[in-house]
Amino acid sequence: MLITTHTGNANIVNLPRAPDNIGLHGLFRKQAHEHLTGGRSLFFEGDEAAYVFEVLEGVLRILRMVADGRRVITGFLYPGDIVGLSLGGRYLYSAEAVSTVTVRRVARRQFDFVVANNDRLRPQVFALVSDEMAAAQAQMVLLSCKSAEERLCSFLLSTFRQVGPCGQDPATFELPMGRGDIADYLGLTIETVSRTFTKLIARGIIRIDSISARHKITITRPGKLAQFAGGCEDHEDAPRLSSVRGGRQGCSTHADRQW
Amino acid sequence: MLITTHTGNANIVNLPRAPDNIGLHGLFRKQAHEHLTGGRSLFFEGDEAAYVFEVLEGVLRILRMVADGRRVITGFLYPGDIVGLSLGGRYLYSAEAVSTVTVRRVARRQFDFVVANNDRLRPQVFALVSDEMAAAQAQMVLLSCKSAEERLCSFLLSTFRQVGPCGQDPATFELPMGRGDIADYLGLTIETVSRTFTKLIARGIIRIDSISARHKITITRPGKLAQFAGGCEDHEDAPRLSSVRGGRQGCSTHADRQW
DNA sequence: CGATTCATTGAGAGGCTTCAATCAGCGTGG
DNA sequence: CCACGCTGATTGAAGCCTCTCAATGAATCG
Repeated sequence: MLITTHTGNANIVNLPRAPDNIGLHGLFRKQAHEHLTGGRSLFFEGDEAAYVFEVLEGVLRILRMVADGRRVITGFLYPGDIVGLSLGGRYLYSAEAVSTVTVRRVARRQFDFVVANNDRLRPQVFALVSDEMAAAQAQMVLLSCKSAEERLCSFLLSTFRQVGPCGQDPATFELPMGRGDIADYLGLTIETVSRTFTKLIARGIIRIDSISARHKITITRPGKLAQFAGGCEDHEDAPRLSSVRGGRQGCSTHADRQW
Repeated sequence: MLITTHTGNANIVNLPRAPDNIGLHGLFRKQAHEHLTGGRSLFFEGDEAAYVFEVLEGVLRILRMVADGRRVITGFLYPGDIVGLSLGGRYLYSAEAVSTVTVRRVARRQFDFVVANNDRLRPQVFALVSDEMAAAQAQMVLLSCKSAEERLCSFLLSTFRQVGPCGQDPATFELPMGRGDIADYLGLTIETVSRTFTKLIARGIIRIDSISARHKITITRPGKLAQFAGGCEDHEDAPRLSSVRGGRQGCSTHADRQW
């Protein structure tokens, strides 16, 4: 499943999560680069979780298959992300390259050993797991109660925040994944995703310049986009109050949890 | 938000997850019992996450509010569960008592300190977080692609596994939560949940004896129930196979292409 | 230039939601 | 004691959103 490997020559990687991740990333510094072409798998759901990976370039999708043959994409991984953390002995999901991907790997044994004995690294791992959990919760909220339009707006916003602008226009960015990936991530069909794109364009909220470059999105009305997405987003300000249960009010963030 | 507290007098607690949790639960052993009547909140989304709680009796729901006033229940907590683990500085969700609940609390600072310095406890915490993550993913799969009937069957099965039989009939158990809680957990409306219950009863899959005891469910056709639920469940037996991609069972889509 | 892939668009159907009414159980108070 | 109101659950009718099936368009590749 790996393509080529060549040593070192590492360059700068994004650190989208937390700037204090450097310590963790240092664990991968001396590892060989591995390349994966689009569509190939890095590992499979159910495989023994023998490695932890750091994404250097490209985008990965995290997915699970369901009995009827459909797939559910539970997340995307971008440069700077680390995958394989919150796991038992086996991977809970498969990881596939959306586009060409460069990763580095560290044996989980080694990773766990180093982290267990390093008081500086442990909180970092913990923070990453917390982020992962928060993302999972946000996704549950999205899937639980939002319309196709709200889901797509929410997705566009968070992807934009993740990848940043591309080109000279600060409101233009590139969607790395195809419509099918978006559909499986948002719990919709390809057709509904496509129709919703069309609707957003018709309303002047986003723009797609070239037919052939369907992945380049320009946000023309950020306010509207955020407004539509907001229905499901978590706001940092918690509107808590009341221990009476009837009255819920205005939004906020997520929850999750489990046994 | 707390009702009464009185010391000790502890009795047996379930240890649903792993029998080796005793170590972790030991942390709570000397803490006072606290009682919460149904509907009251243990803590709120956005609150500073100052405590870790152990559930001794009763059931808690974990939820988040969304902008339009709806709520999303992301999980339920049962006796033996520990809540407040995979968090940053603030709770990601609120926790409310479904029925009367008894808990014990430990300051997060203390909890973190003890765990950080105990090589036996740390893996236990890690395992709990992994379980939590696995549950979150299972929920995402359920919400992504399953029908109302499949969601409810899946829910009934997992709740039955959690609470066990009640009374003399080994196929009868008690649903601690109301229809509204179930609806918000499954991403459905109360009406749809109710209609789906009716449908399952009509098909002879479950039975509800008394109108007034709507919470006592008897599974009359476990095979059918599991079959309907199965569409979305993850199978414990990892269906992994091959790192050759082409054929994964069942599924359509996505071929992973090249190597 | 065909074949393939990915995306868009249309028409029809179905499932879930919404709105609304009814019912059963339970607590309160006249 | 029973009427009244409240809560939780069930049921019905209508509508909408999304899915399914199907056809078309655009771009890439051999």
